[in-house]
Amino acid sequence: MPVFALVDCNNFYASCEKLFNPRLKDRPVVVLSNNDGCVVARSAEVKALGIPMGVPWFKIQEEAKRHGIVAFSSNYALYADLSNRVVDVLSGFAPNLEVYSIDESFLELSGLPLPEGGLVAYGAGIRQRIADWLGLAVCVGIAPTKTLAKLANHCAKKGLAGADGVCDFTALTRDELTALFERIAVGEVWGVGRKIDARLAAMGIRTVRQLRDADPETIRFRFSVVLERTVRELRGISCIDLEEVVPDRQQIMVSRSFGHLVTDLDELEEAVASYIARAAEKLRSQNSLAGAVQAYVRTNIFKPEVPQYQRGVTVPLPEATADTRILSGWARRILRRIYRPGFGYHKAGVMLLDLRPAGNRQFSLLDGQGGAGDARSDKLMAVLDGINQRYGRGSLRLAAEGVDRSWRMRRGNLSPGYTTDWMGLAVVRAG
DNA sequence: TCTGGGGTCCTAGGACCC
DNA sequence: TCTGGGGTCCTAGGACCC
Repeated sequence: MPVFALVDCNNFYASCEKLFNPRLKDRPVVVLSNNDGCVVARSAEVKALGIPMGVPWFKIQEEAKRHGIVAFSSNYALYADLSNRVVDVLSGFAPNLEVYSIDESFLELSGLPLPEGGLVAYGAGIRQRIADWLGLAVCVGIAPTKTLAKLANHCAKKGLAGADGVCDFTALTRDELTALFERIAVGEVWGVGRKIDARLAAMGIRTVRQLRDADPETIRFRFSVVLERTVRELRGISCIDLEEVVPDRQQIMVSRSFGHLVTDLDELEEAVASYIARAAEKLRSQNSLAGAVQAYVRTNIFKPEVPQYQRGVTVPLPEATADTRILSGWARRILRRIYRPGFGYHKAGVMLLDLRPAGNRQFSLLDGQGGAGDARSDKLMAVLDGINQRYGRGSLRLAAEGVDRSWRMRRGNLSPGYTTDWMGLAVVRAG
């Protein structure tokens, strides 16, 4: 029988911000989404105030002021770096590990030599080491399926089933599990979102226990094979394997809301050019080529009172490529086709589709020889990526991406790159 | 004034094939 | 009453996750 652990960092982004700023200890801290739009992470103090996840920041200004909430813009460089360190520590605990998201990893624990105290002690050891070495708090859920491990993690966080940061379902009897599942809302289950929650409620299924004991065939018929699999996983039958190798992306998207409304085609072109450059960089980092490009623009959908317009177009490319110059040309061509003057644009995006490994390049019947041209392009892109890796993203870019770039997103309170930038090192003053 | 940015998978339906 | 029987591929839309 497999044993999975799900290790999840508590209030991850907010914890990262507190880590290098001791003055923030015990203070309410939130981290905002791009453009300082919504609250995407809350410290324990903020959760205690009842401020919900995802609320637009501007809507809680007064409350924030009243409680002295400190808000940070998203500092992904910092969070990604700390996330890598967490994974480094975890890989010392289990050879088989899946990095599920920036703050969660699944570990396969079956067959490992366990300390006295068994799996719970093992989980406690993980918690202790991450606290000691990184200063971050994590919770650990342990169970025979990934869905149950997620649920056990929820219990660990809420202190259910007597858990203190670690919850091990394999140590509970069937009756104890049933009693526990009776107290947990079905919406907490991995794979049950808002819509399915509502439909389940209409069928009278409100608790985890009820979903576990529902008939899998009926669930498949009324919903899908996905939710049927969830039911089986809740019963302890492992249906979802550990995915240790990250599969190549099938599509790559880059989109941003603008710092202010954009009306000008020139400005939109700059934005689209810089998004496609970033997308192409991601494309090359997984060693793929794109066979199609999409670009889209839209006005502010939150303001129905202003004239609305949105449009996106996808074009298949004559020959798959990872060359920023070519992709940029197509994206801007699309943009010029879909652009309508007289609107205030709020957001634009690009997508690379029909991705394939760079190894099996298909040459165009008409002119592609796959010879000198492609080799020169590969070399040039390698130089571009090398320079940007060394000197920072965007150090070397196409002129089309613009210079002052006034459309860029707002990041009103960005913390330093404490671990990724020499100039961002934390300073300790004596006395 | 101010409302994120990525991804995946599944299903249904239509076009088309023999 | 009966109206062939398989398939594939593509797209759009909807659900989910963090």
